[in-house]
Amino acid sequence: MSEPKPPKSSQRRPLADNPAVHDQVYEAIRQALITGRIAPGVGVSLRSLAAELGVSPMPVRDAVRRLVAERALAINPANKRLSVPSLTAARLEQLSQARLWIEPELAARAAPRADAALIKLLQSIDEEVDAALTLGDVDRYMTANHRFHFAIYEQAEADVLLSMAGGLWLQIGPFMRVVFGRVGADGLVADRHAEALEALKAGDAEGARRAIAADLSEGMDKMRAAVEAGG
Amino acid sequence: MSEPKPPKSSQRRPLADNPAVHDQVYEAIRQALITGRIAPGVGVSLRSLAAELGVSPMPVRDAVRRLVAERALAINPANKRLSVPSLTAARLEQLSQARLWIEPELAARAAPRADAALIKLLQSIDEEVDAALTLGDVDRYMTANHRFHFAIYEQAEADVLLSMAGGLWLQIGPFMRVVFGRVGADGLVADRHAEALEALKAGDAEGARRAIAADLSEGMDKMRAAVEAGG
DNA sequence: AGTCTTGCATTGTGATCGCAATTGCAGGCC
DNA sequence: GGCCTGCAATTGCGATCACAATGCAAGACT
Repeated sequence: MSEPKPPKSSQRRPLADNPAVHDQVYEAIRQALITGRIAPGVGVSLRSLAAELGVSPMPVRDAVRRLVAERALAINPANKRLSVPSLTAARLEQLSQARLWIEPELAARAAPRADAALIKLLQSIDEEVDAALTLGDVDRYMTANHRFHFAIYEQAEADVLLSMAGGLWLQIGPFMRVVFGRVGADGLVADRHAEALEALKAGDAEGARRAIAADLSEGMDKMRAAVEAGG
Repeated sequence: MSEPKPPKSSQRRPLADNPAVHDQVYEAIRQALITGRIAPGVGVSLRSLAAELGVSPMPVRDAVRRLVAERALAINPANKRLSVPSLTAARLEQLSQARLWIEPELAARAAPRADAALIKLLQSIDEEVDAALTLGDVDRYMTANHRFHFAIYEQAEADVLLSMAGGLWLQIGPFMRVVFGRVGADGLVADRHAEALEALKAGDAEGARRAIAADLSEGMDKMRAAVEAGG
């Protein structure tokens, strides 16, 4: 009845140190989405993703489910294969409108809480943004720009709104990549980060709101033009 | 070669017909959250939930992960036990503000698309709302109220915004239950459903926006009062 | 030669098992 | 009697297996 049952070679890493595997997978895919490294429409499979990342399909399933819940990935109900949602004008319009409400609001809430440490951090991130921009390094620009915005938003201490904003960036990432593909990096040099910094330094909530709104608005306009041009 | 098909005791339902088990579990928990049947703060375990629903822990894990991604459930990082997020004033304030932007917007978008079938459906749902209200049936009221709002929102054909609104209701459900616990069902009789119906019938986008905004605003005020009273 | 069918590989889903870690509860010590 | 300690039970995570269903490609038939 009881069999010796060879203990298997199931190699397991010590769970003691924090980051769970499915969280690492989540972060990996998340970063890929934010920087737009994953092309929309291509259907990948769970097992192939797992093999690519060197883990078992299980944590990938968990991570993918999170991303699907955040609408950063989509599942074809027929195939059940997963892909990045396609870039439609309707989607972009909704994402634009949502971002244009949430993110300026977060900036406004952050302004009164902005301290010297935040300003310093933002300045260094903005330098990174500019450096990536002059180098034409798309991934670096995307990552740095994301960090700039969310360094501000995190200061707002509004976790519900913050997570909504995070979900929106996950969905907008693929669109941003199209912009680079079409207009090139030069088309993006004009951001409103300096204005935002000034407003935050002065604790000017409405100024921060306007600066971020303008920054987003211009970026979304470019995306819209790129999407319309690309059909 | 006859196949009696006794291959295993693992009873598996034919996957052909659609609803996957983890989706059913998701819907079950979702409904429980929307109607506020799950009290905040209590920590349940995956296995206990699975046993309660009569399924294996696996689909429960999937469903819970979705709900955690939508911030409808929270995981205590120490215990790793999951619970409904506690009702803080800060959370309610953020949820209120987000709802007050998204849901009136969806109503405004739905107005030009409202046809006779929708009006008829809404009228019947609103009767259900009133019936539940006079009976004091909390679950029925919550469910019907939810259906009334989302029957409108779905007409907007804005899936991104719609899913955001859905996520917000999931988070607000527990708060709504507090209102009933404190002020009783009588405190909620005054909704703006009639006004919304009139505006939709006339295709009046701004009227629908105002009606839904007023409806939400009054409800959220009651919740705020209840939460502040309840500490 | 073109179209349909058949067969195999691959996929997502769910169940079960194993492991590390935490929790709960005794029982013992001061 | 109260506090601490040690052991058993429980929990989440990940791996592996099983199975139904789909995708794809080669073969068969007209």
